Amino acid sequence: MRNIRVGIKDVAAAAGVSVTTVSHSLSGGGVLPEATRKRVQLIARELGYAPNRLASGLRNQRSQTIGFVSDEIATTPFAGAVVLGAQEAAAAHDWVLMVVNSNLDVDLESREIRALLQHQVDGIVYARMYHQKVVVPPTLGSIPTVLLDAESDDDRFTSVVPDEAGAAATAVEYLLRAGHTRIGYLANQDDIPAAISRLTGYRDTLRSHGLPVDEALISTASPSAAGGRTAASALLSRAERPTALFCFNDQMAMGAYQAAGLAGLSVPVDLSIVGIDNLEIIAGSLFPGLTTVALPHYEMGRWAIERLHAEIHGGAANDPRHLKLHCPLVERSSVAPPPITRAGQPH
Amino acid sequence: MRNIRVGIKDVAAAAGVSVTTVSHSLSGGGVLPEATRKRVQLIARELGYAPNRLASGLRNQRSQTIGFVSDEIATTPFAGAVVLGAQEAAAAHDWVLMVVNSNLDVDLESREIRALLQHQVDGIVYARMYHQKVVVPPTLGSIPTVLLDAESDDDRFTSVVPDEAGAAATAVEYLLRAGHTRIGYLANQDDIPAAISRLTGYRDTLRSHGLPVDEALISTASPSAAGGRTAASALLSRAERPTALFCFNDQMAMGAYQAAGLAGLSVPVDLSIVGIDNLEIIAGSLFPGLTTVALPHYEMGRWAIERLHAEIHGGAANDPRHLKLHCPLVERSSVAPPPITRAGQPH
DNA sequence: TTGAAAGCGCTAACAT
DNA sequence: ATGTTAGCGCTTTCAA
Repeated sequence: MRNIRVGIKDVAAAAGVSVTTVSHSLSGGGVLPEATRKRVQLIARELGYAPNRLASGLRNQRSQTIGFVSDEIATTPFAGAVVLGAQEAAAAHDWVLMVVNSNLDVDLESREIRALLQHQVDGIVYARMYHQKVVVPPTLGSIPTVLLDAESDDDRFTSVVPDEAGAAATAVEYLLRAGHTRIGYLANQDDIPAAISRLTGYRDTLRSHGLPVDEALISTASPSAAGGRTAASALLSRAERPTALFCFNDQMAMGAYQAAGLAGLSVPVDLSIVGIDNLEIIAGSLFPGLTTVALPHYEMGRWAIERLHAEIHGGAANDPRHLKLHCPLVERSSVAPPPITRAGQPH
Repeated sequence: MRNIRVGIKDVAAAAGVSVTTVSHSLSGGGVLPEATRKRVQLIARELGYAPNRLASGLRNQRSQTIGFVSDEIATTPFAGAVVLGAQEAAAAHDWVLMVVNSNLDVDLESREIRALLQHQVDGIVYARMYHQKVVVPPTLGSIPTVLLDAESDDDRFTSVVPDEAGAAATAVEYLLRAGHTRIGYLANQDDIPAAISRLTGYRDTLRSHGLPVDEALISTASPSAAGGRTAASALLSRAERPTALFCFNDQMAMGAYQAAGLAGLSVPVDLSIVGIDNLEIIAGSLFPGLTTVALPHYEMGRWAIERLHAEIHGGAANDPRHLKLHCPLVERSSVAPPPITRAGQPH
């Protein structure tokens, strides 16, 4: 239980061998008889020996440390999932994560990256919480870096993002399969890849199923509950209202529930709704539960680290440099067949 | 811009001085003429010199690194705020945070703590995402540690938690001030400090305002939207229904909104609701916006680090060892005066 | 006023 | 099969 400063030479002394033998015994280097190795390992354990990573890092030019740089970690409910994915994958490689946060402040960011670099991180995950284009700070050019939920024009950086168009297709196809043909889209007004790709995915999926794209069924707003409420209300007050709403994200979907309530429509009997995000706290809390397409936050974290590992330890040759992760559907209770009004037309 | 391995001796060579002089110039030690110091600093900057923290840490027995150990970081929407508070405070002290996550798995946790210790962290923040009692892993006894949103029987550890009873009092008093006298409570069924203190706070506040505590107005359930919905429905179906609901957290409050909708009651005209948490994504998304008491997540993160700093650099003498942080009210739109029915009685 | 050198704890090339 | 030792980059004591 003695954990006050037992170093490798204490172990060596206790075992009556040299530090080399101890080092080899513990890290599997050299060629020594199994017996010696076991004995040394035992003694090390008894003494509570734990290698000093500062020392080995200094010696090996490898800190076993990865920097995780993110924007608005505080305001994004799924930040935790991303960090967890990265952290668990890191632990599996005996790495530890140094988490740093630049709330989109370029100056702060560059200072934090400098700190990371001083700590000799072996690599960096440069993460965004919403899929977007980024310009990567130039200092990162000198160290293995992977972009998470972000893309750069600079092709030196590998990246991992959600398959946005695929997510939209999954949602729309699910609605199609339930029998809907008038499917509205609550779009995000922001000019970011997520918004563009999901809209494209929505249109393409309708078309590829032989359905017309009615632009009047697309309502654009800010990606919040309030935005969703407004956008959905506009759609629901039309003469030929949609029987289903696909929403840019779960928060807009929450707004759609509210709009439905205001319009005296009940979900999913009168109106089906599908979101994107699978924010447990929203999707699982809405009543009835929201069927939604999950964004692979945990997986992006995990994959970013795996990619970094491959890059650092070689063997990254045949990995894709830009990965789009699949987004699975999570069924809850917000989708039903369209209501039947006379002549099969919703009124 | 050369950032490939410029070490202190490169700077020394470039400046035509010894490494000692460089070290002194940069870290303010020794006594050298201001001119030399400035000159060396300039050259260091030009060369893009950045000290290797592994080396200085090894030499100083101080890694400038803090371990942040948390449970369910992934499933808790406010984890980000806690981490951010800690990270920003850490940066202010030129520390970097190593974030590690043990999803309540004791084995995993002890392995991660071991890793942190190997990296020679100068201190540890042992954080929980919900205020609870914890038994701190014994290894942490040997290193400065502060508990965040957690309390231990072991008094060696300092801690920071929200003032739960105060939060409840704030909520109830706000409702009282709006004119309510029949205030129900949606309680959390779990046996944790948060649940106990908030319930106590609710009761005490009513009593201290001369109001009776009607146990029939307390409805207990799981701290989720579904739990809140059930608990609220039970209360709202009583002959003498409460005119206001104080909820254990924002998720239960969301359930209360749903129950109100089911009962044909409108918020806040027919029913006032107050939550706890100030989960932006819930409180800001509900319609109308939820008035709630904010839990000081960011502040706990910040304070934990400050406490650690005091402990490590001395001068912690007159700081409180166990801090309860204030929880401020965040007004939105879910509270109004009670409805007037004949004889002033809600029906 | 400045510099040489020891040493933080570890690894590994080189001896023995 | 095992040990000696240099050196990772830095700080700091001690000497010049």
